[in-house]
Amino acid sequence: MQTLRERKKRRTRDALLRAAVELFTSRGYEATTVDAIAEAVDVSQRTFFRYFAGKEEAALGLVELTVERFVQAVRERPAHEPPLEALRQAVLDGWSSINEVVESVVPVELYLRMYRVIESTPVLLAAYLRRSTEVEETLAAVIAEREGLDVDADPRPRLAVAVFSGVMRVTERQWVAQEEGEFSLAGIRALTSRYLDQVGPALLGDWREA
Amino acid sequence: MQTLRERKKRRTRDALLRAAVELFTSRGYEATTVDAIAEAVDVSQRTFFRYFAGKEEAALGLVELTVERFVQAVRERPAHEPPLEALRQAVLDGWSSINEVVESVVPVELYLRMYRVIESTPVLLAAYLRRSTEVEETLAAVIAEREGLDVDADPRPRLAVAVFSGVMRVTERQWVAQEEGEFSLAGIRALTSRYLDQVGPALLGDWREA
DNA sequence: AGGCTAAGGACAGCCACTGACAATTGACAA
DNA sequence: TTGTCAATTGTCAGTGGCTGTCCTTAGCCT
Repeated sequence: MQTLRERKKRRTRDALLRAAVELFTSRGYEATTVDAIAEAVDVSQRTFFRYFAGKEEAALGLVELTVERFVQAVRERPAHEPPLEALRQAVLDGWSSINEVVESVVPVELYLRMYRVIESTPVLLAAYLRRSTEVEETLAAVIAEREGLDVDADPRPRLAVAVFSGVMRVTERQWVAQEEGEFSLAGIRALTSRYLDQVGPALLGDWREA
Repeated sequence: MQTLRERKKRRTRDALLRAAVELFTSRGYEATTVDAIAEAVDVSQRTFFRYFAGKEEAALGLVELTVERFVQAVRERPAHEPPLEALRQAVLDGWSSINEVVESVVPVELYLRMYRVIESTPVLLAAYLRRSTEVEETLAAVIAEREGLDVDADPRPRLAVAVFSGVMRVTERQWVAQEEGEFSLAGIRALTSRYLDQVGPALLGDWREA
């Protein structure tokens, strides 16, 4: 077991993250001041900034949890799987196990609602997309290693990951735009599979005969 | 000919954009205050914000010029070209004709340097990526219309554009990372073609026999 | 128990951005 | 030409995100 100090720090951070997510999802991101978040946890504004580099980081904190998990899942995929297959399975598994990752901080429902806040808040969406490109870079390295290639010599790892990520973006975008019914974990998994299956057809020359 | 007022406005905007780009590329984005830009043009800070929604918008002003041109180029591609071919040609043509679009505001050299500033400044990169997704949405609509499809019924237009954009991102990223020699208009055109040609191979299952 | 160090609070200040109001200046008709 | 109207700009005050500094508090460890 950790020391008291460490436990306290973890609790403060979780409390800040939870308060931030609750305020963002209820009042909106822009309408929530950092002061309000700090006040909700009863710490000074300065303390908030000691735990999060900025308001954005608190808003993307939940996503970050799942991102790390996803990258790890890709690493652990069986070596015989082709790159795109490994990515596909890792994503699908990731969506299935979100519960375990997120639940300790906030209920999954809030996680989903936070996704919509991100997508509908320009500055958050921007930050999210930038973070995604960082993840792409990491994934490209992982894929390259799996295939025994040099990322900087062979463009295929980066290209494959970029294509995959592009499809994931389209998927998420369509997902959050859906009605309450389809906006669920089952919904995103179904969409993911459907869209990945459509990549091949989408790249063929003539769409009219597909 | 336009009225004196309109000409004055245009001149003020161009001057602000020019001053912004010059300061961003020489001192860096974060190190440049809006006050400094306004002062360089001898207008009040308030006036700057009347022309640009924020510092970001001024930084992306040059890119915006070329984006509009690119979308237009896609629209004007011959109808018989398959989607990806139309996009490819439009991009390549776009890089060729940048001179004409940009030169009226700043020398092309500054345009290229600004690209590097964007790529190396987190908040700018984020804003750029978000803008790119907006462009993707527009392109998807254009492509869908070319093919006589409904964007919301058929996922292929969005997927094709997303894949294409993903490849463009990787291309740009590699491009700005290059040495001064390859960091040129000829360089980006060559990279673009090369990477687009590698998409097919990158999506195949087994890379070892390609 | 007491010294050491990590964590938090208080305070001051910078900068991006906005609303409101007043002053200026071009447009346009009498 | 001149007077009126409207668009453009400047000034000022204020908000909110974020940072540096300094001091206090509180867990840690001998």
